[in-house]
Amino acid sequence: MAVSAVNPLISSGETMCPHRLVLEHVTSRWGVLVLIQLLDRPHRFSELRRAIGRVSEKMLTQTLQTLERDGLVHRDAKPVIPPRVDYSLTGLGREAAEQVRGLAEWTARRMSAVQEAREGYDARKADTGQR
Amino acid sequence: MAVSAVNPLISSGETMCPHRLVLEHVTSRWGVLVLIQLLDRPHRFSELRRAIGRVSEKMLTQTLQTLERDGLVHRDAKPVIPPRVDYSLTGLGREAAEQVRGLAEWTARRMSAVQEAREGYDARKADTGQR
DNA sequence: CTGTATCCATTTGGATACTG
DNA sequence: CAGTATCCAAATGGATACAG
Repeated sequence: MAVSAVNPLISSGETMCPHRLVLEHVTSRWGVLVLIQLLDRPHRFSELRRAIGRVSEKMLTQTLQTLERDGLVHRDAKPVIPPRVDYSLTGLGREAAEQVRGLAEWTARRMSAVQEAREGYDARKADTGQR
Repeated sequence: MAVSAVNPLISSGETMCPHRLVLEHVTSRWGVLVLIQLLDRPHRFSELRRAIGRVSEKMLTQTLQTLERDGLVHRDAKPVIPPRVDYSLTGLGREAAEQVRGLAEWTARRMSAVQEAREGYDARKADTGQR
């Protein structure tokens, strides 16, 4: 029986559907930021690192490899010394990145509403929390 | 100096901007699924648990509390025995959920392209990997 | 039924050193 | 410069038991 007929993303939970996996790559902590950053223009590895801020080499490498494997990011390694590698979005990646950007822009737009909600929540908690 | 003039989401990396935090809540593993599920209709705790599939009580509780605090989800606890708690989207939450749904639908649409890309990537790896 | 608390396994992430 | 490898600390996530 279908647990969720309206939503193919929600599986009955036997084995993780590949569908969810892609979504997790795209929405992953660093995946989101990489996609948005590349939407602007191609970046070199170190440019990405600087632009994103607090990401370790390890995590950035891992994220880029995952996105490359999924066909969202194109990796162009020039055979020069010192090495130069440029990362850019593929057509598929651009589509994904635009969706992600939509989400990020929404977040920016509604940030203040979220802040307010949080303060209300915390205040309410503090109230009912005390005797 | 601004590290990224075009993108407010990308900070220079001093201290995590609240902006990024909201985005992480919304794009979190279970946050995504909860928002999409609630877009359909309000759900009780156990309904959500069943619908989403493989989520522990702990993670679902944690996710719901975070989303409630951010003002995206409304929690309605009825004072009955046995307890009954309904979760639904707020106006703010519905906006977020629609963005997330966009992303999820894109994923579903383009899944086969991603699959192909992966196979190509793996095949290429296997090739260059061997001597 | 809807959680909370606890323990434990897995994952993530960072620092560092090193290679091509 | 662009990674890889390794080690270790911290966060995440699940299973279980229990409470209101």
